Amino acid sequence: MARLPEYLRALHSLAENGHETVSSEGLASAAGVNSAKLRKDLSQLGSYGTRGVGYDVGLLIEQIEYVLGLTQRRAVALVGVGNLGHALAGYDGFASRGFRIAALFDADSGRVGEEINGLVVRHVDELPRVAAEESIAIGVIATPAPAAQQVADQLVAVGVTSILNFAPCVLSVPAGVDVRKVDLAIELQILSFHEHRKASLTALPTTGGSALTALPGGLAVTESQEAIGT
Amino acid sequence: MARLPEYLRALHSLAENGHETVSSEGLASAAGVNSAKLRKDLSQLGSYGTRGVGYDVGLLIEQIEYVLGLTQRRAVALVGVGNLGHALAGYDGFASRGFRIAALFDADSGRVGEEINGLVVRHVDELPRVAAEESIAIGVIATPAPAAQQVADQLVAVGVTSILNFAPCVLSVPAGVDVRKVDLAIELQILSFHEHRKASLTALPTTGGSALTALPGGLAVTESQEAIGT
DNA sequence: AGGCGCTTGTGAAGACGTGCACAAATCGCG
DNA sequence: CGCGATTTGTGCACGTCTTCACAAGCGCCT
Repeated sequence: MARLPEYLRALHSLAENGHETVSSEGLASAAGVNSAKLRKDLSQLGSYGTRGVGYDVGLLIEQIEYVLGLTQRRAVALVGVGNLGHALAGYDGFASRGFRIAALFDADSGRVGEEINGLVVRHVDELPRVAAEESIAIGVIATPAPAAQQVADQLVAVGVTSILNFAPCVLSVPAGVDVRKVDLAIELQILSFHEHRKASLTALPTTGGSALTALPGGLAVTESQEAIGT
Repeated sequence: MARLPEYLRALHSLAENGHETVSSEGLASAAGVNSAKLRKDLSQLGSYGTRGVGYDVGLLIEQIEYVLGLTQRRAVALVGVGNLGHALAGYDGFASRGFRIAALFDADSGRVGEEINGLVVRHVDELPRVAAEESIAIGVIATPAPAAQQVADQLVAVGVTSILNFAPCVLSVPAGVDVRKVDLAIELQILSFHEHRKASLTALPTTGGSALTALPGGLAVTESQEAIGT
């Protein structure tokens, strides 16, 4: 379940604050979800809470980390050391949560050789050789969109079966390869949509049932051009 | 609907390639979704295509941009100019998709005054003054987790009602304020989970075993390629 | 030992999202 | 002018996710 990482983060935070046990209510609020949902999620993984007491924080952390496969520190290959890739390479949130950036790649020869956070940027053509040395589990694509598909193909070719894609495009990969996409601009656009919706609602207090009533009269009307033919 | 930005991106890509109309099938594959889903989404916003022909690319772009509130270029305030914030400040994907980074803030006096991409970093205490000048629509938090809640409070205090949070923590905000969260490490953990699941399945083809390794049906894998959040 | 308060785990109902399949509508062509 | 090819818009059914509400279980206090 996609919420487990969020629970894990909340649990680590609780553990740092000295909590040894936590109720579903407490953990749920720390993770920002409903308590019933949390209990159901935890029960799905054969969980270990004690009725009347709650969950053992340490034990639950172990459990979730095992299910997420974080007991082994996975090696990540990052392709594209531009603006975003540079930041990702230096992001300590990866190392602190069970991942190791094992190699950096870029197609621009001007960037090859640069050292970031103790790692030297290599040319993307060296990917097969490096992948043979390190056991790359996850590939991160932080290239411009036009290059992303080719990079994805190269990653798949060297055996990577999980890809995190920051390029604004859809990747086509063979079955069995997981792709997750993060598009920063899309997040902003979703917020913009909500802004627009809120603004429209305050302007037009009458709120209909349909979710997307953000279409103020004008456009909706101009659209329905005389459909009555025959 | 959270998929509209993805459709918009696909449409822009099609427009650049000279397409004037596009069928739901074509647009759906370009956006990586089911065609029926796409048609239902588009019908929701009252937008219309022509039966037998498809959708007019230009018109549809206008429609979606209007619904998303992108007809006005929204001003974004970015708080936290560390590793990630630095990259976000220089990310051209924002400007190219209707957003304008209007101001940069940081609490570290050592960073105040630094110039990034033509913008000077100001101290976060100046937020009220700057917000009075610029009309800030969206706040982006790229600070360490411990500082995030305070920054969120400050943003809300100056009237920001949409926040994009990159800090790994849950923010509590008053009703009416929208928060979207992006946690890069969580994305990796989800991929790690799939890796682990795939490894367990190939290693243990028998369906028996503990609930932890088996993770039967209950943990259905959500469709891989989709924007986070949703 | 027994009762009481607290918390987990779960059954059931409802909301929601998804995808199929088909009618309605439009265009092009003979 | 009519017909067939094509594509949208949508009713319907299905599966998933969410939430409520409550029984079962555990510890503590008397």
